Formats: sequence, structure tokens, C-alpha cells
Amino acid sequence: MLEIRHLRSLIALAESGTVSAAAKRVHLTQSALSHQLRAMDEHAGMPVVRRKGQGVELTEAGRRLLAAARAVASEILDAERDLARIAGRAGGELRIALECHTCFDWLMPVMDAFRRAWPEIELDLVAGFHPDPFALLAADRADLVIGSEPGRRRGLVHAPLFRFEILAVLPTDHPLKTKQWLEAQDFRGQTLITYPVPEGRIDLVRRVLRPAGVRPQRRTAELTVAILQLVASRRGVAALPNWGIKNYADYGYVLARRIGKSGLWSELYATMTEDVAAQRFAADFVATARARCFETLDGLEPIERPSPAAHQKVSSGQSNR
Amino acid sequence: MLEIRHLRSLIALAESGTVSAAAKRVHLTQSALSHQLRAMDEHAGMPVVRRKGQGVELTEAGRRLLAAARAVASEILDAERDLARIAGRAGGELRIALECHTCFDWLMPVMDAFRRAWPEIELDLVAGFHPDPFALLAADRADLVIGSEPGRRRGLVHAPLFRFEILAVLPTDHPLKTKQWLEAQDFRGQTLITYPVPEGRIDLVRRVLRPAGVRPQRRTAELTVAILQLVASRRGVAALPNWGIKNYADYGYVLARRIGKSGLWSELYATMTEDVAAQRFAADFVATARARCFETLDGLEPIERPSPAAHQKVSSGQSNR
DNA sequence: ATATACTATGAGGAAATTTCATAGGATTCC
DNA sequence: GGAATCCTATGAAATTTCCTCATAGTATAT
Repeated sequence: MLEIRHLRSLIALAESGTVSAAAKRVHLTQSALSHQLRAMDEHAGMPVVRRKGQGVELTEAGRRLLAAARAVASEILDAERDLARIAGRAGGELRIALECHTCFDWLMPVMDAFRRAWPEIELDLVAGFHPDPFALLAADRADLVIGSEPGRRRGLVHAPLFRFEILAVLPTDHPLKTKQWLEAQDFRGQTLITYPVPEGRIDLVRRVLRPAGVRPQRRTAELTVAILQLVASRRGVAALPNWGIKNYADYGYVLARRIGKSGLWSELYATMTEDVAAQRFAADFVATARARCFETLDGLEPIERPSPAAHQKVSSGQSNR
Repeated sequence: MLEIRHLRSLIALAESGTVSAAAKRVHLTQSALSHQLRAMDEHAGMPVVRRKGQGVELTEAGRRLLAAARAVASEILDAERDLARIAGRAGGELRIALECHTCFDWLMPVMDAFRRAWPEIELDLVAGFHPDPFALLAADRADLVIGSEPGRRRGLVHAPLFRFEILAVLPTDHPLKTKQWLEAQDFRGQTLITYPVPEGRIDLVRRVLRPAGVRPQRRTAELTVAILQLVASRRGVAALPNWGIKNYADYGYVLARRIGKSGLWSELYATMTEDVAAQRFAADFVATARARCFETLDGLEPIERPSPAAHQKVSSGQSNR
């Protein structure tokens, strides 16, 4: 029997293009998803996907089912929102603070979508950037902080959003352009253009340069476009999330290079106090953000192990759950 | 996690009003459905149903979920039809013959609905009534016969539609009006008004009167309304499906009485040849008929123990074990 | 008050789903 | 053209989920 779980998997599959990636998205193994697909084939009486080079492609039947899946998913989502509303405590507010400047790029559409779904919730963006956004939670000046995991503090809940790669951004005629990927030493003598935040909050510095004893000069800019402009005009190099620069790199405005052989990856979490996390609309905000980002942004990875003592499995292989 | 099976159960529950009846409809035990409901309560964070006298009533949350369930169900149904179309690529025809005259009452709307869903299938009603409609299948003059189960013949598939009660119909001033239920002897000396079919095809005669040696006079009429007119004008008594007479009885035009202490029940099946049953649109016709009848007609019971072969072939529905 | 019709619940078992382990197919890179 | 790398498929074992059975509980009606 066809169930919603199959439909969800199908959506993930359509959006990620491979069974393995889709499996991660729905927190299953590739094998489980493969079995699910076979079940769907059987149910439909014909193949729903066909193998297509690296990955897999929906057949006509698959596309028809996908349409149904999307319709069903949105129907369910609406219903759950209404349920939450019925559960009472209409009204509320959600004040969001950002640790990460680039997040502006995707936050606005997410906020719009959320406002449409929860008109009765007052949604605010805490203005300005703060040295320690997580302090805003304690000070009750924000309800939700979007940032990397700040270590475990009591009373705080971390909802995983996604993993993404941080790429080095170079002017198109930079001497390092020939390298496939950069290492710490390559940054020696460069000017690093960053957002105006403490060094410790910049992943490249904290996790790559500082351990290697490299301390490039810094220069700051508030906006992503400003940073890119500075890079393009050869005032220095930057390190930015791949989704934030994809368009510029594709267009040839700047170059993007991997940092380290397997890349420099970072994670984003939504951090809330426990009582905020208990509210359904907060959970829904996180879900909306996740869904929208995976749909819109490129090269995102789900965070496999959301909670305690995250054992990072670097090697390939199917470990999950 | 909420699944389609929960939504289907919810629909059945809303349409039948009690957990037990709904359970039968979805081929589960009352217990299983009760567990499902508890799971839904949990998922919704509040009760979905509340007990209400004999039976159960949807809460506001339940009603909201029901709406989602209906939307999802129709979405899935449409998708499956399209899948069948994609698989089939062909038109086809479905010639329907009726064993049971009264079935006209519900068949027309079902045919309309089916035509809307399968415009490319030519749908015909085999004209006139035949002494042995099942012979029409063998003669390839019909593809599907709606009637009671004609015993097991090879090459034929029986898809269960529903169980219904046959009630005795009396004029409002009939001497038997005081009895709660009638027995065979009560029919002695009465005139029995029936459709023009052989005695053996009339359940009341075959299963009640003949075994008791009672042989009332017979008089026939083609249409249900004609039979009711004759009864109302005291020309005799009749035995008709409860759904066919409910309106007339409620309105006080005739009286309806149970036959035997626990009633005289009959079953309706759609009988097809194997190759017809294999076609998806045929299965869908049966599903449409079932759904529509349970929704529209009163006092229907699901057929608990569908003949194993028929069930396998036809209902794309739940496994029942 | 007792019969009746319905629902709730816990335990045990059956069934479906997931994972594990592995094989096999395609593509890319020297 | 082989090695490396990604990807998917599949059978069997393991796990989780779901269903049924047995029975208790609750409301309604007679």
C-alpha cells in the first residue's frame, strides 16, 4: 500500500537526483529507499524511476506520482498547521537573530513563507549583528538564533538545518587559480575579506589558518555583494558558503576553490530555548527553512547525526540513523 | 508519523460513526482502529475523536484532519487513475449487466462518476433483464455483472460490494404492523409483489419461504416505485433492500419490517471474467461503486470475508489477513 | 439492574520496514 | 584500459511497527 512515507521519499528523490542523497534527506539508508522504490514500482505496476548515469531519473509514472506527492505533502502541512492553531495559544512572536551574515540570502523568502502560513505570529529579525548572538537568547531579546552549533548549553535546543561547504573566493586572475584546492599556506600573505565579526567566528580562520599558524591581514565588509566586489577588484580573497557565491562563480565574476582536499564544511542550526522549541510554530519555522533551503540552495547536505556527541564519519559508506 | 492508512480510517470513521463499523470498512479489528486513533491523538497533540453515546464523534481537530484526509484520498485516487492510464495507453469498454433490479437506484450516479474519471472507457448498461445474467459473461455480451454471489465458477472473479438487509414492505394499515419482525408463516396467504424474475432469484422465497413450505401468490412489477405503489394500495407485500425503501418508509408511505429476528441479509458482488478483472479501470469501477454506496446508502455493511481470489484480484486495497 | 453495544488497553505475535553486507553498473581519471 | 569512485540493487537478518486477541471499562437502553 502506498503511504505518505513513500511520497516523501519521492519528493526527496526528485529534488536530489540520487537515491543515496535522498536517503540522507529522509534519514534512511540508501538500501531502505531502494526497497521503497521497488515497492512503489510494484504498486504502480511499472517502474517509477530509471537509472540514469550517476543517479536516477523519474519516469512518466514517477512524475505523475511526484505531483500527487507534492499535493499531498502540502495538504498535510496545512492540516498540521491548523492543528497547531486549534491546539490553542494563538498568537505569539518569533524574534530571529543571525550569527551568519550570509544567511540573509535565504532567510527573507523563508520568513515570507512563514508569515503566510502563520499570520498570527509576529515575526521579527533582531536588527544588527552581535558579538555573541546566543547571549540574546538568555537576555530574552531573541527567540531563535541561526548559527553554527555553539557547544551544548543547558536549556537550549539545537535544530539542525543543513551542512554546507565553505569555498575560497578568488579574483579571476589570481595566481592560485591553477590549484584545484587550497591549503592553509596558500593564504599566507593574502588579505582576507570577511564580515565584521571576531576572528573566532570565521570558520576558515578558526579551523584552518590558526591551527597552521597563518595569520593573513583582514578587511571587512557588511554585505556579501560588497565582499565579492572587493574580491573581484583584487583587494583580497574571501571564504563564503557555496550557495552564496554560486551565481557569481558560474557567471565568471569570481573564482571559487575548495579549501582542503575534501573541503571545509560547516553546519547551521537553529538554536532556541526549550520553551520556544516546544511551540509548534517554531518547529514549523525550522521545517520551512530546511525545506526551502534544500529546494533552493545548491550543494546542501543534510546533517546526519542531529544530536549528542556527533561522531563525524568522514569516509563514505552508508552510516545513518 | 501520520500515514495514509490513518486518513483512510478517519474517513471510514466519519462516514460510519462508530469505531467498530469503521474498522470493518477498512478490514481491521476495532482494536486496531482504536490504536490508530490513539496514535493520531498523539500526533495531533490533542484528541481527534471523543466518545459520544453509542459511538464516537470527531473533535474540531478531527474534522480538520478529515478534510485533509478527503483531499489526500482524492489526490491519490486521481494519481492512481493516471498511473493506470499511463500503463494501459488504451481505451476499452465495460458492459454492465444487473441481476438485481433495485441496483438501478445507485448505479446511475456511480456510472456518472466513473465516466468522469475514465472518459476513454466506453461504459454501457446491458439492456433488459435476463434470466441468467452470468451467462452474458460467458457469451461475451457483458463484462461485469452486479449480483449476488453465484457460486464459484472457474474463470470468474467476484469483487465484494457490500452486505445489505432485505426488509419486508407492508401497507401502513397491514395487520402485521404490530410485529417487530416477521417470520415465514406471516407470509402465508399474502400476495408477494416482486420484480419479474424466477422465484429462485428472490432471496425471501429461496431462503425463507420455500424452506418453510410457504408459497404465497406472486405478482410482478418492473420498477421499484411500481412495487411500492402496489404495496401502498394494499395489493400485497414486498421484500426490498432497505436502502431502496428508506425514504418511503421514513415518509410513512409504507411500513418496513425486519424478516427474521436478526434480519434477512444479502450480499452484492461485481462478477467479472479474469481478464476484465485484471484491467485497472474495472477495479476502479468496483472501488467507485463501493465508495459511493457506502457514502450514499444507509445501513450497508462491508463484506467481512471476501472470497480470497476475488479480493486479491480486485481491491487494490488493504491486505487483510 | 441487567443486557447491549460500543470503546480502551496491554500483551504477544505477525508482518512490514530497515539495516547490513555485498555485488554490480556506470563514469571519470590517469 | 584499468583503477578509483559513485552510484544502485538485492537477499537475509534484525528491528520496529502494527495488528489481533482477550478482556476490562463505559454509556445507553430496556
